[in-house]
Amino acid sequence: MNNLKITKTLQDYFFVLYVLAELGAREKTVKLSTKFLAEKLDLSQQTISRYLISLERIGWIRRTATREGSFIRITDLGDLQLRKVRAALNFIFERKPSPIIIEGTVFSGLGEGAYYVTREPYRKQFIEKLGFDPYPGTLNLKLTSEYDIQMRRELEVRSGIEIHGFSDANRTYGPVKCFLARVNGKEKGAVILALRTHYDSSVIEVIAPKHLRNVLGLKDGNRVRVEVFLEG
Amino acid sequence: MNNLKITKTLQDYFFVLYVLAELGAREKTVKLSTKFLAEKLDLSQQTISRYLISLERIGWIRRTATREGSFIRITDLGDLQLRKVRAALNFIFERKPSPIIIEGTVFSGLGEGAYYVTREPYRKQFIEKLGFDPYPGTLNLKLTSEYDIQMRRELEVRSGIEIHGFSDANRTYGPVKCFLARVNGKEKGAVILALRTHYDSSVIEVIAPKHLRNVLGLKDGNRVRVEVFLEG
DNA sequence: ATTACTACTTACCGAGTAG
DNA sequence: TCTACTCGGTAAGTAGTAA
Repeated sequence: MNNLKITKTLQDYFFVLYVLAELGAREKTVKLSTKFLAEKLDLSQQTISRYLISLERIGWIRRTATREGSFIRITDLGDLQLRKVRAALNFIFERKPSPIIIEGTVFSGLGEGAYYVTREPYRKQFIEKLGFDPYPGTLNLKLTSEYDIQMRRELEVRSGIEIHGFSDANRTYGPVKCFLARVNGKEKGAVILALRTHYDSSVIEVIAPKHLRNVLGLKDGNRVRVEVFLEG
Repeated sequence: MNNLKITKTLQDYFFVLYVLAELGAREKTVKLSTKFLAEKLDLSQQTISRYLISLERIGWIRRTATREGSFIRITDLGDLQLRKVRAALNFIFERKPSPIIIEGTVFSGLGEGAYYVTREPYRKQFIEKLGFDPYPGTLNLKLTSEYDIQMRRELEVRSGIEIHGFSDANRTYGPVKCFLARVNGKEKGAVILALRTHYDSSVIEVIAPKHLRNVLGLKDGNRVRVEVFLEG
């Protein structure tokens, strides 16, 4: 589970608890002085003293304060706090990234998408690298909000799935990159970005095995939601 | 490595960074409002605003603030902070517990240690569970400091390696528990505690495969340092 | 809606110190 | 030495508000 409730208490005492754990107070009673802890945490001896009193009051540590120093042991409850943070951090680092959501409005291009998509060297790579034979044509989406444009910029920076350029007798076709995507929560497809040339940054083009306009019943002006997968 | 340097900065901003990471800002630019973050962290919108400005200044996040909201991405440096805390926590939870150190002063008992240790049912269990055949005799240590007595109490609470009691024709021998230990940093041995009966809480008894007094050159009054292993 | 400034308040920290 | 109290200054958090 992901959901770590971040209370004020946790924010205040987490690192004190951490230092105690580092000193072995999870496993056994450790002896230390408030001055020592203060140096470790870059705080004053007095502040640590207050912290320890509070930590004991909320039941995260058990403690005996003597003239010789403080004997401290982290309780099960305190240990649980550390475990929670650890689990939450591990979860964040191990989960797979959530997709980028981009929304845009359907509009008709000049029909040149169909031409490019059907060039055989491109098509072969789409099949091989994306896992589908694209419908001859692209779905053009106009991005309007600041958010969507920012997300599209994000894609420009990413590596994605690279489709190499090539040349035929007449001209050169530039390299392109793709991101697998899901359209309107249902249809598999891919967002496709020209690499070198400077397309309009407020537009994205989507290819898919099916004819998206038909299968999703889309008309110009309809809003479409695209989930763009950054990996896989 | 264990050593996490806990700076003020880390203490101040760790949980903000955590929440951002939870929202996916490690992998992509995320959009959010200061108000939203404020609720997550139980702070005011204004405070979050200041935090984000600071986080950007120290280079832990990159950010674009617009009327629509804030676009935030954690930088490599920010990611490193999270990784450090994660690694430190994982280390603490995965390392094997460090031994308890108890120091005491050698004194002569009444010699009854030798009698108990050589009772065959005890001896068989020592060999089986501790991995050595104990020298017939115990090394008695008197604990003086508050610290050492506290540590001995700690042992009383622990489970340790249990040696079962038994009866012969004449009497009953109670159960005992042991902790593997190292004496004066060199000699293998075990601390031995009677389970039910109430021994003097300021004394520990050590058994070992060798005659510790001889091999360590100990006389009454010498100080001895015992590392007590809690597991294994 | 937002962000983030200024002004204000508060609660927190640490110096001094007792036990 | 230690811990932990009182207390005053101030840094940190928030309310109001502009953009």
